[in-house]
Amino acid sequence: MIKAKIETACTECALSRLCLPVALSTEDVESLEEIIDRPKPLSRGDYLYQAGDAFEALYVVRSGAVKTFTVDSGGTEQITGFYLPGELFGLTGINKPAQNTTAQALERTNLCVLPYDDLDRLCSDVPSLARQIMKVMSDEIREDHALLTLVSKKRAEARLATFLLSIAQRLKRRQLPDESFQLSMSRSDIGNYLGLAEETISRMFTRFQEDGLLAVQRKQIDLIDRDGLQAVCDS
Amino acid sequence: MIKAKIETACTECALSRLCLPVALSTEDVESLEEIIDRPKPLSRGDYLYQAGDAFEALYVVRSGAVKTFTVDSGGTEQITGFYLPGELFGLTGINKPAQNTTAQALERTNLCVLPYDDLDRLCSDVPSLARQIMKVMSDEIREDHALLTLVSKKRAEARLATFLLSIAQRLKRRQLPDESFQLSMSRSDIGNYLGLAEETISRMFTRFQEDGLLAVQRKQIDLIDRDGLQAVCDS
DNA sequence: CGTCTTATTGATTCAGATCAACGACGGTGG
DNA sequence: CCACCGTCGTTGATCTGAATCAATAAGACG
Repeated sequence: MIKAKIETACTECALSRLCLPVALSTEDVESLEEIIDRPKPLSRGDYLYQAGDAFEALYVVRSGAVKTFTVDSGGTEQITGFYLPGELFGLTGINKPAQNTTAQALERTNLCVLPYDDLDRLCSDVPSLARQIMKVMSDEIREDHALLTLVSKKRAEARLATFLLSIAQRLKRRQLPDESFQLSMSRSDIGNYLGLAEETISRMFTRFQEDGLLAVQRKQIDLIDRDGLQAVCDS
Repeated sequence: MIKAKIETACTECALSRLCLPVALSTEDVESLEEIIDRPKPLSRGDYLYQAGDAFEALYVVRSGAVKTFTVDSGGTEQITGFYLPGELFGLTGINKPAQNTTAQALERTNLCVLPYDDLDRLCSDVPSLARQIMKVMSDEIREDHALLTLVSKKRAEARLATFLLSIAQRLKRRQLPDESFQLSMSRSDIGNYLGLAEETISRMFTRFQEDGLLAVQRKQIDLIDRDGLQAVCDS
C-alpha cells in the first residue's frame, strides 16, 4: 500500500521515469520520497533562488517552466537553461558555498524540492544515488557542450530550429503535445540563450513560417515540417 | 615513511593541492594513491580516448597539455576544453556507456590516470570523495557557462583577452611562469574554442601587440599590460 | 479602455567570415 | 648541415549575416 502510494506520488511529479535512478530499490525510493518537499506554486517572475543565496536544494519541475541565468562581472546576463516538466536543475550550486545562477519561474510553476543536506546524507548510504547524480551532472555538461557548438558554429536559423526541435523532443518525452505547444519564454529570452538579438529570432520565425516549416502566432508554435526543420539544423 | 612517499608522489603530479579533496584523510589519500596509474608520456597528437570508446578513467595532466573536442552529427568540431598541468578532465564520460568527446595531447604530455571502476568503488566507502567529484563537475558546469557567455555575448577582442588571462591565471595557480609562456595550441584551435576564425585570432594578437598589451612571437606570449587586457575583457 | 510590454518589420551599419596570397618556421631527408 | 617541403601564421580585400537603430503593431493587463 505504502509502495503504491509512493509510486503514485513520484509518477505525478515525473520523477519516476525521468529523475529517479532505475537502479534504486523500492526502499531507497521511499527514503528519497521522504525528503522531497512540494512547496506551493510559484507565479510568473518569482525567483526560486538568486546568485549569492546559499545552496540548499536541487529542484525538479512538476508543471510550468523555469529559466536559470548568470550575471557576469560586467553585468552581462546569460540564460543557461530552460527547464520543462520532469527536468532537474540546480546542479551548479552543488558543494559550493553559494549559488552563482538565478532561477526564475517563466509561468505558474510547481516544483519538487530536494533539500541537499538530506540528499547528501542519503548519498552516503546509497552509492547508486550518488552515481545517478553524477550521471545527471555529466548529462548537463554534455548538453552545455552541444549548446556551445550551436552558438559558436551555427547560423541563426540553425540555432533556432535546433532549439525548437529540442523543446519538442523534451515535451514528447514527458508525453505532452509536441506538435503544437506554447513557448513560455519571450523572444528576448530565446535570443539571449542562443546568442542572437530578439529581432533576429522574430525574423527567423517569420522566415520559417514563409517556408512552411511551422505556424507561429506569438508564443503558440505548430510544427508542420519537422524534416524540413531538421534539415535547417545542419546548414 | 609510507606517508611521506605518498605525499611526495601526489605533490609531484599536482594532485595534492588542485585535485585531491582537502577533506580526505591520510588513509583515504593512500587508497586513492593506490589506484592511480602513471602511463608513459604521450607525444603531440596522440589520442587518450576517442568518441565511442568505452569510458574507463578520469585523467589529470602532470605536464604538457591536452585538448578535448566533440564532433556533432554534421561533422562540426568543437573544442570543449584545454587542460594544463594539475587539471582534471574526462568527466563527461562518467556513468555513460561511451565517451562522446575525443582527447588529444597538444604536446609531449604526462598524465595520472584514475581508473573509474576503482574510483567508483572508493566513492562508496569514502563519501567525501564522491562529494569532491561532484564539486569538480559543478565547477566544470560553471566554467562552461562562463565560456558560453563569452562566446555568445562578447566581441572577438574580449574573447581572446579573457582566454589569455585565464591561461595565465591557471599557470600561476600551478606556480608556473604566468607572465611569459608558450601556448601549446594553434591559432586555429583557439579560434575553434572561442567561436572565431583563425585569421581573427591572428589579427587580434597583432592588435594587442600594437596596443602594447603584450608581445607575441608565434606561440610565445609575453603579457605586458594585464590591466589593459582586463579592460578589454569588458568591452 | 488606455497603458505597458512584447513582437514585428524595415533601413542601415559593422564585426567578423571568407577568399586569396604570402611569409616564416620546423621537421625531414639527402 | 643544409635544402626542401609542408604546416602554420600573418596580412589584405571583399562580402555577408546579424546587430543596431527606429518605428509601428499587437496583445496583455490593470
